[in-house]
Amino acid sequence: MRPAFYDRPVLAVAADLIGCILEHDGCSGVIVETEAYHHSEAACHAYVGLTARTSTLFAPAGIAYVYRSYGIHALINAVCEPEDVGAAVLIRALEPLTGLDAMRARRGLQRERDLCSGPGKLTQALGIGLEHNATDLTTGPVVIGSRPERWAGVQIVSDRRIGITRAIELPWRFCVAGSRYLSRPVSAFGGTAVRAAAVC
DNA sequence: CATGGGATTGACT
DNA sequence: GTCAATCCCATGC
Repeated sequence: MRPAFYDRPVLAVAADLIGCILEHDGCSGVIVETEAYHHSEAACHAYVGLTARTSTLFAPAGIAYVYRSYGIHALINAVCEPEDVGAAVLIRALEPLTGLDAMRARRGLQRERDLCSGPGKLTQALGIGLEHNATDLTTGPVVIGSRPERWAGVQIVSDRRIGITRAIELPWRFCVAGSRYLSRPVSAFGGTAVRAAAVC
């Protein structure tokens, strides 16, 4: 994906990243769940403005924002919109595609459904860590590639975001309808169909 | 400088 | 269903 892909409204990018490929170190998977964050709403780290922690969120479009969550997990986002806007798409779940054996070794378990079905799980499975913060997703080592043909017309639904305490009303979570690889099922609130993702 | 709160996960009741 | 692990950093005194 080129930088211009990310230099658009974060909600559009979050929907369009569904079906695209996240790849690192020989492992890859199809993105089946994303969430959008924007500095205008309180759940976004950039809501507090520009600080040492949030500086990556104000980086150019296409840069990776990787941060530590709950002191344990690394979560990866794709920075979006112009540099004066703090916005990013959190990658929350993948359907494993290649490098399954390496994923199983890193995760310490066998079940394919459990390898990448959560934002902390997929970074562990792909070997993505805090050292990848501020790296370029268009050139690697962590890269996002365009959708395979068979994912072109995938059905997408929106839902409320997971695990946040503020701005919980916004339907800014995007999922592949019916996917078995989501971090959690789509809620009763969600299920609203979103237009089929645009061509990447 | 001390404190508290997470964009989570896995183990356990 | 509950709960601890563990660390970065924003905030407040």
